[in-house]
Amino acid sequence: MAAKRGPADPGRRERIMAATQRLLLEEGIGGLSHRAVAREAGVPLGSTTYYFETLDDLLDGATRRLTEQYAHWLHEWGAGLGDPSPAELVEHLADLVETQLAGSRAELVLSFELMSAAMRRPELRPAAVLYAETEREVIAAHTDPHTARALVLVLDGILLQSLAARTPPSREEITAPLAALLTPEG
Amino acid sequence: MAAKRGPADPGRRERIMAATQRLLLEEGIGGLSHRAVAREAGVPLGSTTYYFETLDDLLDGATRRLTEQYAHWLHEWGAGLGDPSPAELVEHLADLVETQLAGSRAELVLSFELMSAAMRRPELRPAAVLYAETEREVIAAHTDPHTARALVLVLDGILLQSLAARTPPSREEITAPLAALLTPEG
DNA sequence: CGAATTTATGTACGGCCGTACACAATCACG
DNA sequence: CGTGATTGTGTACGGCCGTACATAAATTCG
Repeated sequence: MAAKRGPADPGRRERIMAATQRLLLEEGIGGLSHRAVAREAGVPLGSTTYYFETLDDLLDGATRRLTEQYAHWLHEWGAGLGDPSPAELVEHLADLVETQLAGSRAELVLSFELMSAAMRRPELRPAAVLYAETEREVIAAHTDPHTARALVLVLDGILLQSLAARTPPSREEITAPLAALLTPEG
Repeated sequence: MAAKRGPADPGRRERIMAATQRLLLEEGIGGLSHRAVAREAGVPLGSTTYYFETLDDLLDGATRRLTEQYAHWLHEWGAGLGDPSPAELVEHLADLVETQLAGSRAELVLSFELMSAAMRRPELRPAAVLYAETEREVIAAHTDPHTARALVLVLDGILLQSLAARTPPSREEITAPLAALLTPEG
């Protein structure tokens, strides 16, 4: 029963998954289709339905991988932070925002797309919630839990509005609300 | 086959618009189609394309109306607030969050859907940005501009995460980050 | 009353979609 | 080699889509 038979092309499945992630980042959830994935992966249409029976399997798998990759990246970012003062943490967080807005725009857009999609599709919730959860963990390593939660809310708000806006925020528009939480006296 | 006809049916256009708004709230942007609108409005398919040449016209019109309605409602909410102390403002804002989460869930979900859609479709930006803009104006009437901006970011973050989460936030989860900005000493 | 014009609609075209499924290719094993 | 079992694919079905457009009804005007 469990005997292994037939030709194994383990790279195939992986290539399809990777193509799905690429497609999601480029076109968003709405751009996902068996046909588009097959085109992007360079495999026949039948392959995508063979390895991933339904389109949701494809979406779930790709979003889980993408969010886990992001979580890993963010943890590493937090680990390289040392032991900053509140004022320094403000600057580090502002750097983070600017870095992401400049270099990870597609990932950010997808994360918010995922959040709003999760509001109508409960099966996407776990992946959507993982973003904020990870941010909270990483920041909580450098401040108290309450402040960490508030900081995450502010960060999400900044990113959300910056992505929807026509122009990127100034440095001061980023640091001011963060400083209001971390260095309220000055 | 058709019954009554005539150029004078001024309600027609309006009924289509209203049906579009209803459909958007119920099904989201992805659920919008000429056919679905026609069904919802009880008009023939040809009518929707006659009054609104393209689907985007329909979407733009409906989102503009919905956001303006929300802006109006929020201004009225702000006007009925009196002159609260910071501690009272925290409670009022928490009430606002709870009210919206309980009674305007569809509107909120759509607003975030609109934000994330605007990240890929610039023509939706004006409507998307109006939400935060209005919140800022209304709150700025009761505190300084910097704090108002930070409060809006926190509010958006709270709503975003609450809608994506499985369970609604506790009162304390709402008030704590607001109080961190408004009453940092206590 | 006709004729021109405006208003409204039914239908059809071409396209993309998810997915089922008959069928081909490949391999394990006797 | 043969013979299943397993893996992989091309194709086709039914459905929903946006939108163009011929045509019908109502109104307007000479």
